[in-house]
Amino acid sequence: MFALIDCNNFYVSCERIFNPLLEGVPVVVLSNNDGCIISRSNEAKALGLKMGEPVFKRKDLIAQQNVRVYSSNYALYGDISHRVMNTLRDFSPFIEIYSIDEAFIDLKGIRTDFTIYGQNIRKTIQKDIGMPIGIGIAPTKSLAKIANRIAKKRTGVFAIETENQRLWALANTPVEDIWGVGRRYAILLKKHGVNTALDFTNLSTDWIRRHMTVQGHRLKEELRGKSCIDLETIMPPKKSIATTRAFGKKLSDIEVIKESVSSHATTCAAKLRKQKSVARFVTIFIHTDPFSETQKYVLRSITVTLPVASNSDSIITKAAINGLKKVFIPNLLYKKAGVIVSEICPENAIQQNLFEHYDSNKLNSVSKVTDFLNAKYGKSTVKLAVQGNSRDWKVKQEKKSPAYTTRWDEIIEVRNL
DNA sequence: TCTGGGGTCCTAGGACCC
DNA sequence: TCTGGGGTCCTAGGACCC
Repeated sequence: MFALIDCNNFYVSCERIFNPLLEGVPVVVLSNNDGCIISRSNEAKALGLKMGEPVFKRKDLIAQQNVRVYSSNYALYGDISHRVMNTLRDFSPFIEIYSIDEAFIDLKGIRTDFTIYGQNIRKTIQKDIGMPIGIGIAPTKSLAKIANRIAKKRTGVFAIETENQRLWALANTPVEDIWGVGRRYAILLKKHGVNTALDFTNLSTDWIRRHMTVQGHRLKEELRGKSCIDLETIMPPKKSIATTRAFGKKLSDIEVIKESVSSHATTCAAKLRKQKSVARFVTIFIHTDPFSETQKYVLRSITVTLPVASNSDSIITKAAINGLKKVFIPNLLYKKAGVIVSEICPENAIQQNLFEHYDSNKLNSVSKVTDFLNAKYGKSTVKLAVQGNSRDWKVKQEKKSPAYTTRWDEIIEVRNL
């Protein structure tokens, strides 16, 4: 049996842990640049605020209903996520961290009644961390997802153990709420008279294969109770790593854009070092505002191949800047830039280049020292000169809560009133 | 004025190999 | 009249997830 643990309204719930005044009132958390609504409390959902909605379109409602608005605070959310995952490990050694706010665990060997066990997990996470969660329990991961959705509407825990429970759960799940059915498939399926998960399991395998590939087939089997998707307890290394940001304001000066691109490049290099990998491809892109009505949308990108795979700040950054120079067109107003590294392999298995020689030891020592200093004294304590000091490209974050758990100078204050 | 960021998997078709 | 069989690699595009 699998259990899917999912935090309720995760980012909003993180904000509430350190600010109890946010309980019971509408709260939303915004995406980077304070652009879109990406997390909503139940009260905010009830007001009709939608996931992914641009916040400026709803500012009247937000003001009128006194909705509390926060910029995203990933240092806080990442730390709370770790706490939740570590607590879950006490309940099962077999855990797959599926996303920042979700985990699957395997319940093999659990002798207690599953629902009672689930309630136990819920109470513990609530009491120890202050995070509300929902738990779905079922014989396959896809069914656990479905059970989780039902759990949230009820007492927080729901288990699919009998055939009747399975059929009931499927009949009460709209097809668009199935894990693996997105917008396109939902439209297609409804056109064929498939409205519930139960309808989906009654489709012919042949039809599903043809229209939804092998993944659709797997999904059907999972929903019928045959487990096809295993628990992945060890996280495979990433095959591509991206760092991309919209600018705080539109930019046309290549010197400023260079600062952002080199910062993204060093961030990618640091992420590579963290997973002990190197990359051979460095892709850089810039684009103008896709929503602009006055300027045509322009997207430019290029992929630079390194002679030898690397995770060094200076090598990745150099490649990214060279790429930027090639794709940059003057006199356009750019809105966003990004760096993506790919063709990733383990750092101890680098294919050397026959014609060019690198002293990689020297570069590795530099990286080790910068990683150490930046870990100890804070991000960007040491950086490349080309990253500059301009603030123009930095994201807008006007309503960020303190990094309560990860910075000494932002730690919560307790006063005796 | 104002619209996020970071990933994965699968398939079809073309180019190429022996 | 008439033209094999078996395979790999790469890319673009489409779908999905949080």
